[in-house]
Amino acid sequence: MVTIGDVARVAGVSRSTASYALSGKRSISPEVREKVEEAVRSLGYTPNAGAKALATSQTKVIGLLARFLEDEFAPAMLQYILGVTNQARERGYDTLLLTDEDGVAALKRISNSRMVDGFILLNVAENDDRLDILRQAPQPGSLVGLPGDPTGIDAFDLDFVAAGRLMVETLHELGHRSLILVSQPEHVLERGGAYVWRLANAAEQRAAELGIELHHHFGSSSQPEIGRELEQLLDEHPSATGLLLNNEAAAAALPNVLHSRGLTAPADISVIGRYSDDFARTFSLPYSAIDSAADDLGRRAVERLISRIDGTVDAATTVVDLLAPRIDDRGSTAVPPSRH
Amino acid sequence: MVTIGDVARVAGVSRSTASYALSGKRSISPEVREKVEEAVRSLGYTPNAGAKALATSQTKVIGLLARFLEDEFAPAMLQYILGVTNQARERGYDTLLLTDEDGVAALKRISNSRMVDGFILLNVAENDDRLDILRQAPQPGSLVGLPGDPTGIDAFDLDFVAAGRLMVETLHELGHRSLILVSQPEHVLERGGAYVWRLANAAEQRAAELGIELHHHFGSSSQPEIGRELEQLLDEHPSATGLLLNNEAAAAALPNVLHSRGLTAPADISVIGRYSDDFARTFSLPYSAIDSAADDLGRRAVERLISRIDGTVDAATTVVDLLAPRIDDRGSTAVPPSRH
DNA sequence: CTGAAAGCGCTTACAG
DNA sequence: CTGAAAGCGCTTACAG
Repeated sequence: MVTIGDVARVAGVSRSTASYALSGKRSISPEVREKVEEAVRSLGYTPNAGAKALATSQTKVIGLLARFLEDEFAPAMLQYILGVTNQARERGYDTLLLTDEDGVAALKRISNSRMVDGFILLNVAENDDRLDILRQAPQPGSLVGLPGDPTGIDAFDLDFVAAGRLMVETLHELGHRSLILVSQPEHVLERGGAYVWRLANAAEQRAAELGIELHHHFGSSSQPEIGRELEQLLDEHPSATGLLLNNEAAAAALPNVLHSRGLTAPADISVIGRYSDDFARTFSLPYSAIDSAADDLGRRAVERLISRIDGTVDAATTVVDLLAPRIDDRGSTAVPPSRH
Repeated sequence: MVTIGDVARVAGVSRSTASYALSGKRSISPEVREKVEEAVRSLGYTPNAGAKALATSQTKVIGLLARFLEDEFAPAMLQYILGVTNQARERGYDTLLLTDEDGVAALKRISNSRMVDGFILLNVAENDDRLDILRQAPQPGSLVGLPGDPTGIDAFDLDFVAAGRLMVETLHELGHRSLILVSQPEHVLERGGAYVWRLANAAEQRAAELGIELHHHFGSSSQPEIGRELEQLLDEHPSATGLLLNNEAAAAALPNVLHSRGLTAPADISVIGRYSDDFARTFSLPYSAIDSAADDLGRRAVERLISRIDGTVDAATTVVDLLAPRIDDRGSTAVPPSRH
C-alpha cells in the first residue's frame, strides 16, 4: 500500500513535512505544498485509517446503535438511519451500524475498543439500560428519543406533549367536540415507549381543559386486528367526529375501514395522524399528520454529537431538544358534519 | 485507557505473553493464561481496534455500500441491511454503513484508507460503475444483485428468470389462460434494474411456450397512479384471470382496486406477487408471493465474503448464487372462475 | 519553513 | 514455555 513515506519520497521532503502539508497544521511553502499534493495525486494516497486513529485518538467514525423492536414499524427506522449517516458524512464522519440484540454489550465493546468517536442511540426508551454505559464511556453520545432521565446526555425528540395538544386543539377550533385517540399498543409503552403516553396524556388533559370528549384506545400494531378495532371504536362512539392516530397500523388500515362504512374524510370525519411523511407517501395516506421528522432528528443529533467531539460546545451543558410538532395538511380536517 | 501493557503488568508477564495468551497463537501455561485472563477481567481490557488493525492489517469491519434510488421502495432495503449486519456480527465483524450518493467515491475512499476487510454491495445494477473499482481494490467484495458482468466477484440474487417462469407455470397449471404482468417502472430498468426484464422476459417466454396470453405492463411506483393503471389494465383485459405483480406499489394498491370493482381473490382473480415477506406483513397483503429473501441474500453474501477474507475459499473461483424462488402461499390463487 | 525522532497500542518473528 | 525488540503508518512536540 502507498504510505506517507512514499509521498514524502516522491515529493522529495520528509514524512513530517508531507504530513503537515496535508493537514495544514503548520505553514508550508507553496512550492513544497504543491509537490506534496502532486505526489498524493499521482500515487493515489489515502491515509491509513488505523494508523491515523492510533496516532490521533480520533477515528472519524460514529457508532449508530439501532434498536429493532417487535411490533414497531421497522421501515420507519430507516429514515433515522439515513438522517444520521448522511449528516455524518457531510461532516466528514463515517457510520458504524450496530444492530446487536444486546445494545449494552455492543456499546461496551465498541466504546472500549475505541472504534468510534461518539455514539448515536436510536429508539431510546424511558428507562434505557444503555444510558448508564454511555455516561461512563469516554466517548460522547446523542440520543434520538427522550428517556426519563437524560441527565448528562444530549437528547433529541419530537415534542409529543405539544403534539397531543396540537391534535386536540386543531380539531377543537374547527368545532369538534368528541374525539377518538388511537395509540400504539400498551406493550410499546411497557417496554419504554413513553412518548405514547406523553402524547395521550397531553391530549386528554387538553381535551379536559377545553371541555370536550376524548376516547382513548390502545390499538394493535398489526392487521387485520387494528382494522376491526377501528370499526368497533366507530361503532361505540357514533358521536365522535374526529380521529387522532398515534399508531401507524391504524393509519394504514383506516382507508379501508372508512370506505367500507361509506365514510369520507373530512366530510364525515376529520383525521389527524402522527407518522412520518415517508410513511404517508409509501402508503399514500390522505390524512393530515404530524411528521415524525426522523431525518431531521437524526441530523440534529449528529450535529450536536460532532460539536461535542470537537469540543466546540460547553462540555457541562447538556441539551434536550424537543422539536415543535407541525401538521402536514393533507386536507383531512374540516368542520364537523352538521347533525340533522 | 487500559492497554495490553497494563494487562501484562497486572498479570506479571511480558506484553507479548499477554498478547499470545489472548490470541492463543502459541501455547501458554495454564497458570499464566489464568493470570492474564484475570487481569483482563479486572481491568476491563479490550484491544484498541486501530492499533490492532495497524499491526494485523485486519479491521474486522466490512463496508456495506447501500444505494438508495428514487422510486424504489426504500424500506425493503432495510431487510438487506439487517441480514448483512446480523450475519457479520455473528461472524465477529462490524459493519460500516455507506450511504454516500457517490458509491464509486465511497468505495475508493474506504478501500484506500483500509477501514474495512471487504465490501458488500447492495442494489447492484446491470452495469454498475462500482464494480470496476471493486475489482481493483485490495479487499474482496460480494454483490447482492446480479450485474451483467459479474466476472471476478461473487454475486447473490434471487433467480428472477425462474421466478418469472414459476409465476406463469403456477397459474397455467390451475387452468388460467390469460394473465397480466405488472412490472416496475421502465426507468428502474433503465438505470440498471435488469431483474425487471429478466423476470418479464422469462414470464413472456414461458407463456408463449405454454400457449397462453400474457399482457405485460410497466407500472408506476407511486400512488394513486398505479391504482388507476391497474383499473385500466383490468378494463382492457376483461378475460384475464391472473395477475402477476413485480411491483410493490401495485401490490399495495391492489386491495382497494379489487374492492372497488367488487372482486375478490382468488374467487374472481388469482394473484401472485413478488415482494418481501416483510413487505407483505407491513401492508397486510393477502396475496401469495415470491419472497425477495433479502435477509437470506444478505447473509449469504456476508458468509462468502468472510470466507474470502479468511482465505478459506479458492481465490480464483467466483460464484453466482441464484436463489430458487419459492411462493409463500397466502391463498390468492385458485382455478379461474368459470365463465357463463 | 523543514527534519529526525518519539510515540500511539498492538502483533509477531527472533532468540533463548 | 517466555521475553525483548522491531514494525505496522501515522502525528506531533522538539530542535534547528
